[in-house]
Amino acid sequence: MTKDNSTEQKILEAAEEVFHEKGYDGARMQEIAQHAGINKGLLHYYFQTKDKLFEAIFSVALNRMVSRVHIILETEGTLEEKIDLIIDQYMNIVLKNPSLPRFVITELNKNPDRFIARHINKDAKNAFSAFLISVQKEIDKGTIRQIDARQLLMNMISLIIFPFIGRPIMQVFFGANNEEFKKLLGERREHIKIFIKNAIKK
Amino acid sequence: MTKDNSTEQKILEAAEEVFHEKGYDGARMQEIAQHAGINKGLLHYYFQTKDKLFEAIFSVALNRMVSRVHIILETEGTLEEKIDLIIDQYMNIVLKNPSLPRFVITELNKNPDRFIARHINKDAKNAFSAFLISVQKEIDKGTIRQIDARQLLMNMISLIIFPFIGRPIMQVFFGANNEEFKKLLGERREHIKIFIKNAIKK
DNA sequence: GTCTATATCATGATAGAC
DNA sequence: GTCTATCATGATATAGAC
Repeated sequence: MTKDNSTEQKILEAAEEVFHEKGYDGARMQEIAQHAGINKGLLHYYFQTKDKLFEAIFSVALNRMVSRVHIILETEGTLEEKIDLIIDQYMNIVLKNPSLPRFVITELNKNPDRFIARHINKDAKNAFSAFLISVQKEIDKGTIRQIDARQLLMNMISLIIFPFIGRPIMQVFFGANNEEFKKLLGERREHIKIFIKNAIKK
Repeated sequence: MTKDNSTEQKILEAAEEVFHEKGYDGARMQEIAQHAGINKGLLHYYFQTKDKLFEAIFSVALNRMVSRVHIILETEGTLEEKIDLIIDQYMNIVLKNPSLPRFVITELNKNPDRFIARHINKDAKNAFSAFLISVQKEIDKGTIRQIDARQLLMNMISLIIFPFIGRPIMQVFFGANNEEFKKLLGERREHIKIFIKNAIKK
């Protein structure tokens, strides 16, 4: 590793932290520079504009949010195996990186067209097709009830991700508890698996 | 209505639109003034600071997100009735105001402590207690399986709200379709009711 | 109450020395 | 490559005329 590379790395780590925390509008180049232990001038030397730096961070984050799911959806296996895999692996990602979903979804909403187009590619379509076939197979076998595969996938993603985004609102609903919420999130992995399987079984 | 009131009203409507769309950091006083058909000076005459104007908008939004649910949770009735009521009424709110959940949750996440404390009151605790009792009653009767009431409530809220926040990411997963997504949202009300009831029944 | 003009400040970005 | 100093812009907020 050259020293260039090391500085660039520090910048990327600092930028990720600040952008994830504050979003594009709330992030300050000054703060990113501080976190990286350098000054603004150097920051602009590596990434000319805030926009370019943001793009670097955002594309990694978006990829982290979708690629794993795409791979799993296409994997050979029964529907039940796919469901368990998605829940396990996706939970791992968001537990390790709790601010990721909020960041990606907030920024995606601010500028949907800008990013969606480049990510709706053949991979996405193939992945979903594979999942749809798995679902239809089980319906035909009679092991699960008639259900729209898109709604099912949306339900799974909703149940996994929402608690990480909606945490403060859920705390309002429950009435306080901060420690308990963490415990709930930990128990949630198995809870969701059972919940979904019950919901679809015949 | 006096003329004062009318101008204040115009400001509030404009501010709601801009804040909901762009968030606190992205919103500009200039843009709010334009939308209201006035100038920045007058805007500051009514609401001295951006912060105060934001507070006025945000408190209404947060209230819209939680009060209805609190009321329903406390209403007399069976668990099934409560579930249907929450889904129906909450769906109505977000369908009428699709940007509401995104706005509230994004801002809440940026500054959790600032707002949560004042909303975790006796109402919240009573509401959730009432729901918890309803759930326990059904478990005791043997009509539903053993389940954590907090997880169940979180699941309901997740299934209702997430699609409105996570729409762009779901479009990536599905591979495009914009019109279809609206159709999915419309069909979702009944879908969720069935999904949840199947998930909890014994 | 409403407008125009202006003060003040913070931010993204650049220039230039080392 | 890295730093300091500075520019240019745009945003909140205020002052003052009408």
